[in-house]
Formats: sequence, C-alpha cells, structure tokens
Amino acid sequence: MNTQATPRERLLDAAGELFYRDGVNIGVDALCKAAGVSKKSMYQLFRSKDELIAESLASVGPGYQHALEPDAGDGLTPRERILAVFVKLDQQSRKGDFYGCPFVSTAFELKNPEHPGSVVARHFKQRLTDFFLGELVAARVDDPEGMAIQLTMAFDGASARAVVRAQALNGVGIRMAEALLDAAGVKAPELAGQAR
Amino acid sequence: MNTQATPRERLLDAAGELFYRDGVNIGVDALCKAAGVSKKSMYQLFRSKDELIAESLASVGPGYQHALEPDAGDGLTPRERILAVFVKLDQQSRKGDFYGCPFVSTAFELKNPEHPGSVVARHFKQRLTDFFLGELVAARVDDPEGMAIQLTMAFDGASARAVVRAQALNGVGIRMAEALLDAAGVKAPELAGQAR
DNA sequence: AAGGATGGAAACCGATCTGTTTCCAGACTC
DNA sequence: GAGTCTGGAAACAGATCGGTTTCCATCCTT
Repeated sequence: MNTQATPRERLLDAAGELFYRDGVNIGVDALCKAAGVSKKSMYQLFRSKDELIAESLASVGPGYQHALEPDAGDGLTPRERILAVFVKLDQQSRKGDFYGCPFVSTAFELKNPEHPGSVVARHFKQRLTDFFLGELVAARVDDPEGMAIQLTMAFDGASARAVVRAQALNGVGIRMAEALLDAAGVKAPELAGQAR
Repeated sequence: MNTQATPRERLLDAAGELFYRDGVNIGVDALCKAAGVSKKSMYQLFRSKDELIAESLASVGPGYQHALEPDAGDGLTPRERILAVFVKLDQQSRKGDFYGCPFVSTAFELKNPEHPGSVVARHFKQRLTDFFLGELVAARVDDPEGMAIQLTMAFDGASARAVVRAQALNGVGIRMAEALLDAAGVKAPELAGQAR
C-alpha cells in the first residue's frame, strides 16, 4: 500500500478495486484492511459504506473513461475512434480479472436505481454515449443519437457476454460495432469530412 | 403461499423471485420465510445455498425462455420471430420489477464463473443464441453463428441499458435488432420488401 | 389405535455484517 | 515541553450470515 497517499486516496483505490473484483457486498473490515486504514478513519471520511461505493465509483470513472476513449486530435477518423473503444474492451476481456463494465456491474448488484452508486453508474454510462455521439455527429450520420445508444448497448452486451462466458471476446464486439457503423454509413476515412 | 405445492417447489419459486429481485446475497432465513419452509427442510432438499441458487435459476430458465421465444410453427418469418424476442424484452423493461436478464444478473453478481449458478446462466444464454441461430439458418444469412452472437449481445446490451437507466427501453433494443437484421439481409423470405 | 415419516418453529453455533467507541502512538504547533 | 491533532488497533454493539440441531405437531399407513 502506498503510504504517501492520504487515507482517503488509499481507501478510494482499494474500494475501486475490491468492489469491482469481489462485488459491493464485500465487508468494510476487509476493505479497510486492504487500504491500511482504520474503520474509524473510514467513517470519518465517508458517511456510510453506500457513500464510499458511490465515491469510489466516481473516482475510478474518469480513469476508466480515459482508458477506453482515444484522445481528441490524434488524427483518427470518427470510425476509428469509435472502434478503438471496442478494441480496448476486447483487450480487457482477455485478462483474467475482467468482470465487465464496472458501472453496469455495480448497477446490477445494487438493484436500487436510487442508490448513490447507481446514480454515478448512470452518469458515466451516459458519458460513453456522449463520446459516441460526438464522433457520430462528426461523421455526419443520419441519426447520431440513436446510433450512439446502439453502440453503448453493443458495448455493454459484449461486456456481458465476456462475463457470462468467462472468455475473451475474440473480436465479436468489434465486429458488431463494425456492422452497426457500416449500416449507418460510417465508412471511408477520407469521405467522411471530420473537420474540427 | 401455495400449500398445495411441495416444499421444494415453494422454495424454488421463492428463490427464483427473491434472488432475482434482491440479489443472490439475500439470506436463507428470509428466503425460507418467504417460501413458508423451514431451514431444516431447505438443507435437506439442497446441499447448500449455492446449490439452491443454481437449481432455482435452472427452474426459472425454461419459463423465461418460453416467455421470450415464440412457438415454432406459428407462421411467422424468422425475422419476425427474432424481433419478437426484442419486443418481449421491451415489454419487460416497462414493468417496475425489471432487473435485467436473470442469467446475466446472476453471473455479474456471482463473479466466480465456476459457481454452479454461473454454469446454469451460461447454459441458458447459449440457448438464446441457439434460438437465434436456428432462425438465421432458416433465413439463410451468410454468417448465422456470428449474427446469433451479435443478436445475443444486442439483447443483453439492451437489458443492461434498462437496468442502468432504470427506464423502459422504448424501442431502442428493437431498432438495434432491426439494424443488425437489415445489415445481414434478413427480410421476410416469402414476402418481398416489407417497410417498417 | 399405534408407529413412522414429514416438515415447521426456533434455539443454537461461530463467523461476519455495518457502524461506534475507546485508547494510544506519533507528528504538529506554540 | 505542553497541548493539539491525525489516525491506526481493537473492543464493542446488535443484527444477520450460512448451516445444524432439537423438539413437536401433523399427517399417512396399517
């Protein structure tokens, strides 16, 4: 454990990993032990375990997003930038510690849509949809909103498949995204004028 | 509670509902109370809670499948029979007690792919894929296996969207399936051009 | 009417749950 | 050096966890 980091940072890091790997039903004792933080400190920093669930999810959100979405202005076409997300998902599914999209996983586990963690999950799923939307607008497709939703569902469906089968996706998610992009006419790099 | 049913049936019924609604972490005390069965009887009928999870999932599987997939020989085209699954999912997502596909939900919660419940979940997801496959073969598409996988992912992605957003799908899953079927050239075989 | 099997109610076990509290070691300021 | 603050270790609380056991009422069979 990193003793340089503050107790709060250590707690958020450990929570982000353990809630994802073991589920949100992991005990506070195990969590604090992994973080090297006392329960007293934890309950001084967070009102409840539920709040820690939400805040840890919010803290891993930007990093997860950055790991999936290519940087702006990298010279890629919208199609390539969209497909890059599915390539990253494919790579993640090959690793042994893949338990699906952490937001979807948490939402499924919490059941209650009003739980603060569910609210955070909803927020970050919307941001992925918004990323797709921006690319689709740049690609000038007919129905960018509808396509962005479909790509998000393709992402979560592929993620769910990897979880249920406990296997790597081996490109099936990428091919699904390609099929949807083909159908929407998001094709040749040069033809789709992506001015910025 | 139905006193006609055997303790085993009452347990499987209650487990199928409560594990889905509250998650697999619900206690066996609450479960037995809901089923009107003593813990003693429960542990005589099932070796462990984990076994009850698996068996209750296996017991709801056929019913869930039958609720989604149209009967054979109903005069519908393969395309209509495939879309009927997504229409049913859309209808389910409108109800307040929708927590996603029970197999996907259980697999996400259990995390461990070797858990007997995960094995059952995998089995029934494969049966949905097999249903799609049969229809796609009948429709003579180019890559029926790949398309069946894509439709299954579309199903689970749509289901995940309804869970994360805690909202009805309002047709977005149906439209995604239509887009995939259109791209694969699955029209009504006997009836030419069918507009939507 | 007697005997055996079924199965519910509830006590019990040790472990773990979320959350609170006490105590004390170390680092800081003044 | 005295006082203050942070934060870890650990006991504690009451509830619940999965699982076992005892006891007893109700059946069915004969």
